[in-house]
Amino acid sequence: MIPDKFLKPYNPQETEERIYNLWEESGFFDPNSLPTERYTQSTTIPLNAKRFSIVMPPPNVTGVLHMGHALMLTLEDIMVRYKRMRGFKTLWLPGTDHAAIATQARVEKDIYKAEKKSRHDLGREEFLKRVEAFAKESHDTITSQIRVMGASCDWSREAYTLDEKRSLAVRTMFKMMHDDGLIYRGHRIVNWDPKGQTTISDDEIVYEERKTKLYTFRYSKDFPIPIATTRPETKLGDVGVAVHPDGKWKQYIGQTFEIPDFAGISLSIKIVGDSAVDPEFGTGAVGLTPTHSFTDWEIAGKHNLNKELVVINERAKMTDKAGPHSGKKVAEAREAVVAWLKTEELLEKEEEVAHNIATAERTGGVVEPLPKLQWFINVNEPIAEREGKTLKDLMREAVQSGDIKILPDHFEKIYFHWIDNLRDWCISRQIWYGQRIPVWYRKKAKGKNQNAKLEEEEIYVGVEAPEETGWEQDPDTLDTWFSSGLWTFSTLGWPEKTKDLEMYHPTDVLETGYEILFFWIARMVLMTKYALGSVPFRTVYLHGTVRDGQGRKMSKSLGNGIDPIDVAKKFGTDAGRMALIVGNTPGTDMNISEDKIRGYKNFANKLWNIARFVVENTKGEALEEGFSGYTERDAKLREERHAMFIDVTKDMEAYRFYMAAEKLYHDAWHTFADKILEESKKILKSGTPEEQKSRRQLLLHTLDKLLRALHPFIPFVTEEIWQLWKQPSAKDGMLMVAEWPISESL
RNA sequence: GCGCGGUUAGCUCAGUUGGUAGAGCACUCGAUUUACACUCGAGAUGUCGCAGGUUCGAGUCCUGCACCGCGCACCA
Repeated sequence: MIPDKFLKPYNPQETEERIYNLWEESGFFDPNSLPTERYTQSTTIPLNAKRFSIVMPPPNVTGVLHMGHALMLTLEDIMVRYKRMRGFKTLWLPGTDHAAIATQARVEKDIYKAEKKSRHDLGREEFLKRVEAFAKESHDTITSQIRVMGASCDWSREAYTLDEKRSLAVRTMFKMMHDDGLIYRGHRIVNWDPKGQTTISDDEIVYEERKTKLYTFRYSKDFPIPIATTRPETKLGDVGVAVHPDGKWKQYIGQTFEIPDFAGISLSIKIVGDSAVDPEFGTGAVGLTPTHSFTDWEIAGKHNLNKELVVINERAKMTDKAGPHSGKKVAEAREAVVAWLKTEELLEKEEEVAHNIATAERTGGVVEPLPKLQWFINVNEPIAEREGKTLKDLMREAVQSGDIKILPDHFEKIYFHWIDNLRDWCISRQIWYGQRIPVWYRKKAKGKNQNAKLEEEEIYVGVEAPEETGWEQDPDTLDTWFSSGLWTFSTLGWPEKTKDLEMYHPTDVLETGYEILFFWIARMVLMTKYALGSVPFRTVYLHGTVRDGQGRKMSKSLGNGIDPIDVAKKFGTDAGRMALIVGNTPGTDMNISEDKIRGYKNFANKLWNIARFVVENTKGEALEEGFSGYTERDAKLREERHAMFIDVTKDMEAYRFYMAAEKLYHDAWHTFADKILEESKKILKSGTPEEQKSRRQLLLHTLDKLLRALHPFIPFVTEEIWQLWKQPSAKDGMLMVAEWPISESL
């Protein structure tokens, strides 16, 4: 009568993998395979019908899952399981991200450690083989770990940002944007990472505050304006000085000073007036180094100053333009210039200041601004097909109009602020692992002249390579966020017009960490509004960072990390999921400790014993639909549960999962178990037959509904109890596809 | 510099539209062998950062301040 299993404590280790396999083999992760009677009748294209879709933010194939992934997977699985139980044809599409620069950097490091070889020693082809092997292994680990988390995603639709279909989408998008004049190749100052030997976007920069020296000097004895700088070595590339048009130096505007000897080279310094200069700050004048400073490049452009004088190269060494300093590292050149200024008595002041230096997010290299020929996306170009709006406009209006809602909503302000400050997006990278830029070049003799010096370059931009010979593809790859930007629709089959695309796009929710709001969310809005004219998702749910018990970031060096797979082994996935959800509001960082997780392991066992009690005390009696013989007391208890479920459903609809989880936890443990089960002991022992019958039905009813409501949060233990208790004869009887405890639509 | 968030019980945090402060952990006392020791019952603990204001009533709304954290910009 009572399954023996109930006589022992709940054992997640024995249960979870078996239950996951049961779900996966049922095929119900694929919305097309959901039981027809509940799911397909009401669902037709186009998609005003009951369907729900989430595309999983693809974990990077750089290693293993961490607690942040566990939180993401739990939140998404809760939404997906909830909607599925509510009768929505539900798709959760999983995938992984090649994470170009991150993966390449990781593999380069490994290879260097083991073999003392660089990627150049191996060559492009061999190196890519190594990266792919690493990515494959990492992928396999990650996808099996996603299964351990209980994620009910549709593996039959799994995607990779670098697989064939996604590559086609990327090339198609590149061509479209190029044809519309949104992608251009330009010689501009970019962020160069000397360590990674590649350009990076503005968003890939991390500022670090360091102490540095601020030097105030003059180019020569008779130069009238003192100049301050933290980088004396770049002054070898100065072509001018900018002062405020109405400031104290305005009398010099328009003059050019020839400096025959500045630390061994000659300079020609023109004084220009520009309102970008703050007359109150520093000396009220800025030495202009157009090739090694973003603002100087802009100012130089406005005043037609020389933008060719490059004194630092890609290896962060001085070029031959630096005269006697040529070949020196920047730090050495800095010392040399400072020493020279001292000897010549041109150094007026030397002070210690706190200074933000730009470093590359992935490699930690100190970013060197350099002018280079790169590919960019123009965010300020009006697009004819989009009513003359710019990409910035499209990003802004998607949120302004309310088509996209961001939770918590204060991130909307941060989003707008970012757009306001956005510059053209540099999308070309000098790394090997990634989407190769779909551009080909061919040298062509100009006119009839056969002189090789008069060749000009032809450019071909296409989805496929040109058929004629003689073309060479651009060696660069695309910023990984270019392919990520297409994720919601490239995964559904775009550029083909697939049924999936029609059915599941726009997706309903994009759930991810707030730290990639700009990197990813904004880029998805950009790409989707441009390519499809629609938004990629309706709601953005941003979760916070998972920290340790004391609120510290989890890190390898601190050794305070909690591994979600260890949690699953030690306490069960359900316990870990519950611990991540209760008390976790969107946008707020949360702390998690083993103590907290242990508490929810106990909860799973509590639920297990509640079920045991109910099964033991109802002796095989079935739950009777429409039973009407409840006593007054039991009818009231039933009503209270119903009200609680309505309350919880409202929380679910409003994305208050932390609250729904806590209410269910409290109701199951401290009301159902502590009060209702306790008083049932007396009733079932000494009540009238009517009272006993009523109470048995109440117990069956309440357990049934509680299991349903708790399933999205703790899917394994609820399904296991359900299977043991109900012993469904067909897979349709699984809790995973059972109805949510209430049917009211709220 | 501009902007955002936080400040509530010893700890970690909830508190949806203003109506006599909540949870988990920790703590104290007690219970118990037929659902569960991965247990049960009882209990203690907070001038809700500070100062004003609006209101019959403020943890909740408004203003100012302090401290902590974050984003962006500047970074000559």
